[in-house]
Amino acid sequence: MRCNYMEKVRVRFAPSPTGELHIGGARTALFNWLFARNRGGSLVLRVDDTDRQRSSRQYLDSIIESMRWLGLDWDEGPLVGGPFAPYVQSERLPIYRQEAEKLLQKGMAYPCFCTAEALAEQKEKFRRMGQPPRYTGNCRNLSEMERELQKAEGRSYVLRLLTPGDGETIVDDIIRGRVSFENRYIDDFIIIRSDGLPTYNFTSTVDDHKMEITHVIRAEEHLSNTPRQLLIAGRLGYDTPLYAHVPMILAPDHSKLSKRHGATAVSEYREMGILPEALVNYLALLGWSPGDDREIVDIEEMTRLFSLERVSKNPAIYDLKKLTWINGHYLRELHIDKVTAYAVPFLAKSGLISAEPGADEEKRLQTVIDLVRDRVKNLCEVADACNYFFIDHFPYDEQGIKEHFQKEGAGEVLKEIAAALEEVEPFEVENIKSALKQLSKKMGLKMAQVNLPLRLAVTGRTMGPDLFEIIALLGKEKVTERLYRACERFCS
RNA sequence: GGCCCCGUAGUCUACCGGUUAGGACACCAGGCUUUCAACCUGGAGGAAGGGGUUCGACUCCCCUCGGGGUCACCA
Repeated sequence: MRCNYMEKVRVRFAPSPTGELHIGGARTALFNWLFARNRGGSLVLRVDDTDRQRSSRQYLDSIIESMRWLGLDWDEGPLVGGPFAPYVQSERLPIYRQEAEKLLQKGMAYPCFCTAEALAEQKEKFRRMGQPPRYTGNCRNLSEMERELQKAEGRSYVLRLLTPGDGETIVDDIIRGRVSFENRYIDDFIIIRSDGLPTYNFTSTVDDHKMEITHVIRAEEHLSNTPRQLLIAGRLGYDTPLYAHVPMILAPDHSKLSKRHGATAVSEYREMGILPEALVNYLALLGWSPGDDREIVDIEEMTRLFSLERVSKNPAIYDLKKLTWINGHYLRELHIDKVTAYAVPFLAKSGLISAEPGADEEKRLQTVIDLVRDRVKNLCEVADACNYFFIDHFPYDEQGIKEHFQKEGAGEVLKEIAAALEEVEPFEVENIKSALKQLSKKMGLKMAQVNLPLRLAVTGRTMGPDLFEIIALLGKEKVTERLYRACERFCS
């Protein structure tokens, strides 16, 4: 193991473009990013696309898009290049071939001609006998002549690593401490498939070495694979990086997070109106703790405070409730310019505004969003909560209609309110408020008896932001118009 | 099944041999208010079980139980 406390830290995030960036991957990326930034090191983005069937360019694009949205940039990798290019594994095949050749030369790897069917059959046999499935090393001791013969016959083959079969391999994990694995449980696994493409354990080991990675920070599901990688590294004479296996994120039913548990992709959260600041904050707290009682930590603060020693060992269960709470917090605490910018696509999608609002519209938009932001949980709700500022034909709350419009004298009250408001000049919050107070007094009604029907007539809802602010913003004309309209429609 | 990791309230966590076991989400009650939120105050709820070690264990060791991961020509 090399001593790397003096050298510059280099970490990597190596997603496989076989799906979108999910919550777990995003957190792994975040931890890598935080560690690199905290230590003034570099983050490498590497694309693990050796599964040619399932990998696609679209997924890569969406992963990149999600990382950008979260604010996680990388120093080397796709789009930015770097000294160890290429960063896409399917473009590094000659490198793996060369390393595999070295192993072959040293007799540390060998060709195996067993067919997939034969191996499956063998595995099934072991399973029936209640034994752990393993490769028995059929092709391990083939002579050079037999190998040549098989190849001459045109039989396809894979390359397997010659594993020691005894002794133990130690993973010195930063988060988990010393973990030892007995080598007798590790059989001769495949490093190059029959189509010539290398497997994950092999590419990962070769690239981590070639790219001079100092710390491998990844999900715990890779812990059991680490001794295999260490074995490869040992046979190739590589120094090995330090490892940190972060705990898994589990679904509420304690199983591995998957689509059936609802939203798992970062892009889905974006569409649900979650703010990137909130998702980053929530994800960071899932498995890492700043060491004190704070729950709201922005990314700069996290960067300052982050350390792998403070990452917990136990798996975390994913809980939307807390994310929702954090999102609400950022929604009302972030600068209004920022929230407005985030909200625009949502309002546009709902058909309330154009996708590129002009300066005047933008100003009004800010005022409106500022009014509704502290009573909603996400950007979709922002769009919904302020519809009446932009359209006249909004729906009315059914229950509200029954309670406030369809009872004796309701129409009269609405007309009185309209008449009173018509007199208000200038049409500003304080004036509106006192005019309505006077009216309620005159009619012998409680404030609520005036406000509730008024709110319903003007917004279609029984709840919402400060009524007087809404009225002032809407303007006299619209307000009185809506009052009369409600009267005609519901109070006949 | 073998191997590996993990085990503080429903959930995320603090503590790293001596605390009335702290905070947050969620939950319940109250307050504030023109409504609903937000916000404030209060409340209920926790060391998986059993053995050790120790003057003293949530904390260290062992066993049991529980959860997860892995054992692919997926990553």
